[in-house]
Amino acid sequence: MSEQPALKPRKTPRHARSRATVEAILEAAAHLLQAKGYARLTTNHVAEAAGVSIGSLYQYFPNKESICHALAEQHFEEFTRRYLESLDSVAGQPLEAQVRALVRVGVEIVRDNAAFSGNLYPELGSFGGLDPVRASRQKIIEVLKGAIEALPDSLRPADPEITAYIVTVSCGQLIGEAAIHRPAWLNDPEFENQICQLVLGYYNRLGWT
Amino acid sequence: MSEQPALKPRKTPRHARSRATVEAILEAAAHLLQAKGYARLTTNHVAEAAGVSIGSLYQYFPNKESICHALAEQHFEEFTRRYLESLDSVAGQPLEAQVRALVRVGVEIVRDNAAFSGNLYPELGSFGGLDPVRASRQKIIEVLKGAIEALPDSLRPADPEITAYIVTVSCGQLIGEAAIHRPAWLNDPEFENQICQLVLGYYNRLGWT
Amino acid sequence: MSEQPALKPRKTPRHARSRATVEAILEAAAHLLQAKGYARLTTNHVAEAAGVSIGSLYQYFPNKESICHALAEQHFEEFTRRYLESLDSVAGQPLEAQVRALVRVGVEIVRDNAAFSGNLYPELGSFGGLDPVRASRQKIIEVLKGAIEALPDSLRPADPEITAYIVTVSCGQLIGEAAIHRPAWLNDPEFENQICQLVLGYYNRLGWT
Amino acid sequence: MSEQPALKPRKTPRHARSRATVEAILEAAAHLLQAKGYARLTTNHVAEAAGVSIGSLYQYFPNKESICHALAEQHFEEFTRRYLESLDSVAGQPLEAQVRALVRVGVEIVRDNAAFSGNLYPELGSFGGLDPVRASRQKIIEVLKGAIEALPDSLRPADPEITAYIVTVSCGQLIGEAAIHRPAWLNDPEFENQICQLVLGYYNRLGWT
DNA sequence: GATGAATGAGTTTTCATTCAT
DNA sequence: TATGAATGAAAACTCATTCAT
Repeated sequence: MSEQPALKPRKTPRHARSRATVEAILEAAAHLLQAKGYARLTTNHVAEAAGVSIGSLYQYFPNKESICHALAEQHFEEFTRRYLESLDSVAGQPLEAQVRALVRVGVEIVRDNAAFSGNLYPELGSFGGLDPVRASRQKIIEVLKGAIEALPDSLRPADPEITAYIVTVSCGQLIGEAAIHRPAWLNDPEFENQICQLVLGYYNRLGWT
Repeated sequence: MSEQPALKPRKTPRHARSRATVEAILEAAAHLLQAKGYARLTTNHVAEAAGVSIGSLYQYFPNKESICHALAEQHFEEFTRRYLESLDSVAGQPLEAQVRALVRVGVEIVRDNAAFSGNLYPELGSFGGLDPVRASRQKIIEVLKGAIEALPDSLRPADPEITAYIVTVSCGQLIGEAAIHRPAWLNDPEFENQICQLVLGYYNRLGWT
Repeated sequence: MSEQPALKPRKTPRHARSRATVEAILEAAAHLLQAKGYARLTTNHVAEAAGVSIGSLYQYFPNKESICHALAEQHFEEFTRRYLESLDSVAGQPLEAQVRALVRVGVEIVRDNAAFSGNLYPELGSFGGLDPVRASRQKIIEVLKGAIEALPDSLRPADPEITAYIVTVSCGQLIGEAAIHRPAWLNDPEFENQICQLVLGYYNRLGWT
Repeated sequence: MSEQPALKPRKTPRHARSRATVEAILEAAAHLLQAKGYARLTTNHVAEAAGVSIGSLYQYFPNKESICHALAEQHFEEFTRRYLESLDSVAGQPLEAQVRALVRVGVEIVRDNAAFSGNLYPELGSFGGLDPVRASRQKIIEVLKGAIEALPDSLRPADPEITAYIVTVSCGQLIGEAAIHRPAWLNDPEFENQICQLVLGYYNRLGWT
């Protein structure tokens, strides 16, 4: 019905010089996206802020949307990577310690990218930036689901995917939405604690201890 | 930063014909917003799809944003009204019954507005439309917070607002995101049940029974 | 393989005012096309020369090509109309008189549109303007073919379409190409006469007198 | 009107490798010219399709026009050479045999270059490419004109150039246009025959036998 | 109230061409 | 000689909004 504009980058830079160009474009775009929002963002602004000619920008990105999409992808890939690493590193610890560690990591990642998260998250819908969010969540859900499926029968819930989804989405959104509407809470231990209570209470109901 | 564009409709239609015009515009806008997203939505398209001249559209709405704002407001007022009514109606019932009833209502509301919720929700961020979303959640949070603050000292959590936020946001998002990415789950009793488990587990940790 | 840009006008003007706008655009385009050629023609120039805003231009034409296409269509429709009328009006006259009259009409039409023909014909290939040329020739070929098919067996050539094509294309091109490369010949009776000789000689070979 | 862009190739390639590069560029250009037309042809596309860097392309051609010009020149030089050779070789034969032989050669040349002739020909007008076309026709016209002028008074027509033009242009166009719009006719002996009839009829009117 | 033609500032986008490596 | 990154002037094109009818 409505033709989708391309989201993929046009060509992959080979030389170091061009990689720097792409980097500069993405950084400038991130900055401007926070400052003005997607609607007021223009490719000319981005190019200028990146210290790059408009032509160079269009060598690598077919349009405005694709720049922002690449930005979101970059951000959420980083997010996913850090989160999955943490998941790995807490293996073997007592359940409550695991939960507390992982909630902390989630808060930290968002806090580390506060500028990005706080101002960009509400813009994600405008440029297909939700795909990367979904991809990120999906990866985490898959890993959790795998872990849940490996549990002994007596501890395995009826539908492991639902359980993985519930934990991932609720924690993710509680933190993400706080970044937007309650940024102070990201530094409030009680906020972090209550998220842990939510997860731990759920685990209790599943018989996990 | 720059002057705020008007968000309020220009005039409230009195005659039936006018109300029909406004209705047609809002419906067309909802449809196009789902199909193309806010950025690709144009007032000319909306007018055409509504079978109304562009001039008439501007009789009732001062700008593009206000149309979408009205749309979001309409939707979330309905949503909030239904939810708060349900909150009222379950008062006095046992805790688990309350939780199950309210989760069910949440799922039903979203299911009833599947088209809107599923595709429109992610677009809301693009035009300050989050105000109505936030307003809706905020109202519910306030009511819950009030109820929590009325509890006896022994049952009152450290920060009633955090608790209210946690319950509202996690349930809201679990259902809202399912509407987009797992629509089938909206009819799966196990999905509903697991959300209840999440909330009930949390309440248990707070010492509520 | 390569997406064809739209050639059709966007919307048909309803009011007199807009019909005048479209007319002005076409006139300005014709003028500029002669003066600068298709490659150097820009929509902004056309709009300016037409005394119309660029936005108005894009209300009626989706792109540069479609303007020129409309122009060619207009021109060749006029051409075809005049030619077919003449074909009608010579019916019943002796063969040689018919040939002489029709060649004269062909020369006259081109001469009347000398500015257009001389400068525009070479540009026709650039913007799909050949479609109208072909459509025009095809219509004339069809009419001639019909007349030939109505002849008694003894006079009917093996393939009426080939015969119609040969007469139409050779005369059309002799005149059209002269307009470009030998404009003086359009006023030289001997040129006209030799074209008649070509046709009459051909008719003789077919046994027509 | 404005400064003429250079049309001559920058340097004549000496080494085999260079010649291969030039060849690849011309082939790619021919292909793209057919597929997209002159207006949509870009030097970057040509270079890419030729498997050559854009820098290399500009080593051999000063601009876009020169590529197409070289292309047209190449084609029409070959065309003219073959045709003039044939003209030579039929000298002394009876008139009808000459005509039949020459028409056949014309059809064969076009058929051998069907891809080029059929799709490229109409594009030639766009970039001054008509110069080579015209040059080719002009050369043939000159040769014919010379032969006609050598005729005894009684057989010499009023204006030898008109006669040469009439024969050359009509035959050329009948075959060229068939290549585009009626390709099947290029293999139809009746089509060839009718062209011969046209020419022979004309010759008859001139008193040639 | 309704209409739809007109506007034009502002954006997006292209592509021939250069030039450092 | 070859490469391909970079350039930026110059187009193309959009769309919210106004206003005469």
